[in-house]
Amino acid sequence: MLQAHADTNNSETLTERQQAVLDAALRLLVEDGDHLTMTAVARRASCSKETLYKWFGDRDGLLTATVQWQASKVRVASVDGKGLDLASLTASLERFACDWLKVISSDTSIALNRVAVGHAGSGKDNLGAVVLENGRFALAKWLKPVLEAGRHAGLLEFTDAEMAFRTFFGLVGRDVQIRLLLGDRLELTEAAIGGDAIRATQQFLALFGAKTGPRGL
Amino acid sequence: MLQAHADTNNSETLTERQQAVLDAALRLLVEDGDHLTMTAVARRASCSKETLYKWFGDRDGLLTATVQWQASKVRVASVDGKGLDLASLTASLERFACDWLKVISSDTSIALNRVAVGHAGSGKDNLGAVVLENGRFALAKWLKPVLEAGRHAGLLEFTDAEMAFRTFFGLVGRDVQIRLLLGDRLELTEAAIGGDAIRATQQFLALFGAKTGPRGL
DNA sequence: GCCGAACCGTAACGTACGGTACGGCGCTCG
DNA sequence: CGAGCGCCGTACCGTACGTTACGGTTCGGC
Repeated sequence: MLQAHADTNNSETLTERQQAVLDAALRLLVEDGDHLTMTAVARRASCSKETLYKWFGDRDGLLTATVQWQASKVRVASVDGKGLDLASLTASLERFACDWLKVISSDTSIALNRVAVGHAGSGKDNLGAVVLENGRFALAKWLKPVLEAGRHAGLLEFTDAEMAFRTFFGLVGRDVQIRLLLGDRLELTEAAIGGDAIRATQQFLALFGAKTGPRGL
Repeated sequence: MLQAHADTNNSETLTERQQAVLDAALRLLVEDGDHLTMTAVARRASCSKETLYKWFGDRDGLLTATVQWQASKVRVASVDGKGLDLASLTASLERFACDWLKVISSDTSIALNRVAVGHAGSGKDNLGAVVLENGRFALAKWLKPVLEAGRHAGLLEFTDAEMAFRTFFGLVGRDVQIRLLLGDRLELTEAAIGGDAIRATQQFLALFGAKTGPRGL
C-alpha cells in the first residue's frame, strides 16, 4: 500500500520538478488545511508563482493536480481472484478493511477530503469527483472481484455485489470518516484498526456467508 | 418546520427578528454553499451589517449561531422505552434509520456539514463539534436507550452498546454521507430510504438479535 | 562568448470581503 | 412633542490573496 510505482498517467506528463512542487503543495495542504495560498506553495516549493500559473493554470488547477498526484500514488495492486477457501477470503477482506481504515484515518486523506468537500460546495465539483473516484469507487472496483470470487466458490451468498460491497463499506467505516472530517479527536491505533477490520469482516461473513460455512461472531 | 414551540435554549435568547436573520443565513448557506458573505446575509435578511456584528460578534459567531439554530429545530421527541416486543423494536429501529437517512440526505444537512468540515480544517473546531454533537452523538443518545431496552427484554444481545450503535450507524449510513458531501449525485427517493431502513434494521437484528429471534435476510 | 528559453524572487495590481462608521428613519417613552 | 434608541442602508477602510509583470540568474545550444 502506498508505494510509488511508476504509474500510467501522471508520471509521464509531470516532470520531476513538477512532482516536487505538487508534493510541497500536498504537505502544505496537510499542515495548514484549506488555507493553501499560491504564495505559500511557491515559497515552500522554492519556485516562482509565474511558474505555478504556467504549469497549472490557476489555483483550482494546482489543487486538482495535487489531488490527482496523491491519488496516483495510492494505487494498489489488485488482489488475484484465487480466494478459494474461507481462510484466504477472510484474510483478503480483513486486509481491505485494514488498508481502508488506515487510508481514511491518515492526515493526507483527511486534508484531501476536507478540501474536496469544501470544493464540492462551491460550484465546480472536480475535486469531489476525483476523490470519490480514487476512494470509494476504487475500493469497490478492487473489492467486487473478491466478493464475486467468494460467491463463485460457494463461500458468499448475495444477489447484488454493489449492495454487498456497500454493506461491507458501512461495517468497516461506520462513523470514522465523518467524525475525523468534522475534527473529532479519534485516536486509531494500529491495534484498534486491526481489531475493527476483524470485527467488520466477521460481521460481513455473518450476513453474507454461505449457510454451510462457519458462523462467526 | 419552523414551528414556534418554546425550546430550551435558543428561543429564549434569540428574538423573533434574530431567528429570521439566522433563517436567512441558513437559506443562503444551502443555496450558495460556503460562499456566505456578511453582505449577502445582511441583504437577504434586510438588516444592516452593523446589526449582524452587534448580535453575533463576527462571521464565525454568525456561522455558529446559524448551525446551533438549525440544530435546535431538529430535536426529536425521544422514544419511550416501551419497545418490549420484537415488532415495536424493529419499528423503532426502522424509524430511526429512516429519519437519519432523511436528515443526512437533506440539502440543509449537506450544506451544514460541508461548512463544518471546512471549518474543522481551519483551526477553530467549533462548528465541527457542534454538528457532531447534534448529529452523530445525538443519534447515539436517542438510540442507545432503545438498544438497552431491547437487550433488557431479551431481544438483543451485545456487550457494548456503543459498539452496537456504531454498527447500526454504519449499516444505515454506509457510503451515503461521504458521497453526498463530495458532490455525488445520489437520488434518494422516499421509497429507497424506506427500503434501506428496513434492510439495515434486518441486518442489525441478524447480527445482534437474540438467538431465538427470526434470522432475516 | 552569445542567445534564447526556462525559471526564481519579488513587486505591483485588482478584487473580494471582513469589519467599522455614519447619516437617516421610525418607534417608544417621558 | 422632543429625546433617545435601535436599526437600516451604505459608504468606507484594511487586509488577504489571486493573478500578472518584470528584472535577474542559470543553462543548453551554436
